[in-house]
Amino acid sequence: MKIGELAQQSGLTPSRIRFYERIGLLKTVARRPNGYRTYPQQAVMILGLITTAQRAGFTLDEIRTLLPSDLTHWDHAALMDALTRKIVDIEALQVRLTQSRAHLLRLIEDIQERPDDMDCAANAHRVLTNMLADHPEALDVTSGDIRLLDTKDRRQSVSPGRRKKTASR
Amino acid sequence: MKIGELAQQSGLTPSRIRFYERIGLLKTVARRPNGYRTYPQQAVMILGLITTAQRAGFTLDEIRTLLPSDLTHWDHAALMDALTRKIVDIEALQVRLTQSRAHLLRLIEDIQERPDDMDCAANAHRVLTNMLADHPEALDVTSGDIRLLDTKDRRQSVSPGRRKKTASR
DNA sequence: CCTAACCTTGAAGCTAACTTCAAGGTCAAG
DNA sequence: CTTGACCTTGAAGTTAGCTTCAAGGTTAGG
Repeated sequence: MKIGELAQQSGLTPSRIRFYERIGLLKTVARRPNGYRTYPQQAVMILGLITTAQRAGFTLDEIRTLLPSDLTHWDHAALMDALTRKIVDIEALQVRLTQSRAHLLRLIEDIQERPDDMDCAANAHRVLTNMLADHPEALDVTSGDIRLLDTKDRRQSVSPGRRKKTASR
Repeated sequence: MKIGELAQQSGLTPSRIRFYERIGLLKTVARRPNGYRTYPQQAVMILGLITTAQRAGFTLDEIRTLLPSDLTHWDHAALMDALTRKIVDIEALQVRLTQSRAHLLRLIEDIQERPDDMDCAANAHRVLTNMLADHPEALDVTSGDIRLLDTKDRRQSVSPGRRKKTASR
């Protein structure tokens, strides 16, 4: 399989696949006499695995250290450990999000609750003071960070026909 | 107030404050005859507001468009709109996180549920197949993205004494 | 008067995860 | 034998939000 075909089957761009190879996430594959890369069918699965892990919040660095060269020989302990820690990270982030959401809701309410006898300027001041008072200190969230994919899908648009020139612009 | 003092009071670094000015998030302030910036007391509040908004998931760009030059004159409608949309974004992210967490938990269980008569290689294959089958298609989360601060606190360490030289390395 | 801690600027560097570009080689069809 | 869709490489660009650096001016204390 040439890189273009792998790209189609995996939903990634060729440049991304080459990039993964460059950073050592994919091992270097065999080449045809003309220099073209040839991929085994398994490569589709590996790429699927990588994007799945990314969606779960793993960085490429983390994925690299976890991915074995042979898909049938995983470092069981390290993997479980990483999965567990990632869950903890996610939970920490969920807590933060819940707090942020609550904070924003409170803020909205606070803004709308303007006393009838108060003008906008004074209300602004009231709300601001409330809000800043609300934060006793930098909340000390000391845990690993989570990286999520942007919500705009990173995957190559699942070719609706044939790409002519990677689409204009 | 000089920039160093503002930095202390706000918990930000001077470079960060200058950066905010450069990108138009802070309006250019008055200068002393020697060229030093002088800040009004209010600047502390504005910076507090900015970091609070950041913690809530707003980008500096968003904050810039929302922040009025006069803190007592907000664009009420735009503000409420932005707050509401941000809450929606947070909720979308929470959904994703919940899915990711569930996915990871299922994966852990799946790995541990290896049938006694199956060797590791076969189990690996079973788990992989399950996992990749698990994703019917790229889940189409079409919403704005949320940027959260890294969990490692961006704030300047709340000066435990006197910084000599911004601390070594 | 010296020194250290401030302040100034513009430019460059950092991280992550890619993409884009430039410049060129390969290959199948017509 | 020409066209155009592929493939190759290395280098540079992108985004966000800063920091760091280099090179220099200012100021308060002793």
